[in-house]
Amino acid sequence: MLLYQRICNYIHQLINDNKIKATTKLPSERTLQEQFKSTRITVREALFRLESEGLIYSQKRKGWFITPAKLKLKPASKVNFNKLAVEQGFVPKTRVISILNDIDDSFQNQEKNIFTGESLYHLKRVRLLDERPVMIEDIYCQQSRFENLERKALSESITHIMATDYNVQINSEQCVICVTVLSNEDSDILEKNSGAPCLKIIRKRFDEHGLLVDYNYEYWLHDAIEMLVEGT
Amino acid sequence: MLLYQRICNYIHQLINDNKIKATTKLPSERTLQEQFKSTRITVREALFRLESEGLIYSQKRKGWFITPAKLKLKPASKVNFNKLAVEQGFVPKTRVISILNDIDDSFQNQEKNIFTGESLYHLKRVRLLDERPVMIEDIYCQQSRFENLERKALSESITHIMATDYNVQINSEQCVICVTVLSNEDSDILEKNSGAPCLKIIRKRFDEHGLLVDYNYEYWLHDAIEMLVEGT
DNA sequence: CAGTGGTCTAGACCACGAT
DNA sequence: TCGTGGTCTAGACCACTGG
Repeated sequence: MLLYQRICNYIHQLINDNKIKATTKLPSERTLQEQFKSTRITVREALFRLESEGLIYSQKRKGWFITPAKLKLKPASKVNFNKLAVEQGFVPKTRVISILNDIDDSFQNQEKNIFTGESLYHLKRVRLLDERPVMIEDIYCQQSRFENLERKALSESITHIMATDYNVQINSEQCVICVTVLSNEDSDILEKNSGAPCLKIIRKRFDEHGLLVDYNYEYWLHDAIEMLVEGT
Repeated sequence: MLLYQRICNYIHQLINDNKIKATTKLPSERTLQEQFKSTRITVREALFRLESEGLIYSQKRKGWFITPAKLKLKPASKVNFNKLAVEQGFVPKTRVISILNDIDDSFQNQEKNIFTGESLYHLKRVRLLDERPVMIEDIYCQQSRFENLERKALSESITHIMATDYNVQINSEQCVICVTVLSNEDSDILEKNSGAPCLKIIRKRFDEHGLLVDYNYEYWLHDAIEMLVEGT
């Protein structure tokens, strides 16, 4: 059996035997290297595989930790992040990173003919579960429709703010979901290396007239989320 | 700028400038190493990041290739894989790997109280798009309900076989979707290294009486699929 | 059989985190 | 300040692919 596989198995064992609990730190890479009389390259090979598996995760320059349970999410339902998290036994938190007025370039390039030529709000937030940052959210909506949005309590539910302060109701939504990697900026916020894999959910939400209300990008750590979809 | 980032950018450029087309081979690792006066470790660091990004993919011991377009899939719709692929301009293919009668151990462990104690068919197939293997499918259904299933044309649509040969109609389904890695067996079939990341779709399908008809695991190469979900 | 990717060794320096 | 993870060098051997 390959050496990195033996290291993988060893850590699998540690977790199965409950010798290490969720979010606690693994032995350092150099400790493992010594333990297996190997090199850091090989140790890291094993760690990266376990990370892909979702068993452990790294935080930039802090170390490797055991992955906690995943949040179960129905991507096309209007369920509130906070409520969902609490229901599943997590302590959720939301932090506002920024709210900008100009149109993001990447946004313009990637999606044409959406709010074309209009001034937009761009709200960037980070979501945490039990103090672990797990998701970046970029929300784009029309400035003209949501005047003074920057003065609202933006760490609360945007859907709720839209309903109560602007009388705008979300009626339907479309999601596109794929696997990709975090941008440099977002990986910093999530305390990950750049290039960390993530699940990207692009979400368009519409009001009862079929008008586009907002346009969101969500970037989830791949090991923090599980999606449920029902169909007929 | 970091060296592996320069290598990433270089390959990004190659693809953007259309100097390399989808499914063609990249220069060998040693060629790139020489070109950037670096080492294979660093070159491979860059290649793995591009792979996570979905820009390139590797086939075991064959090399690195440019990733073609993704298949767009509505996970909870009953649309046939072949039809979907053709609609999107792919040439689809399905190969039967095996059909077994005993109950798979992993299946038993992972999912309790599904078809408990019953004899099952376990059909394993691989799906290809334009000759590239992109998905492994494990289908479990009751032997008693689908007698002599092994004699049918199993590279065709199972839904269709169930409807025409057994008068069983699929009425609804539930999916669970998460990111994980391929097993050793499956990664061989998909010509990937073990530990390759993938999108796993667990799919339960029910008939019009709400009875479970079959239970599927799909393992998609993460760069081969994009999912569309609509909700109200 | 030559060249490729997969695995592995034995080091090094740096930036950043924890203390 | 010390230890950590992030990046990088300069090699090696093996199994397998493709010609």
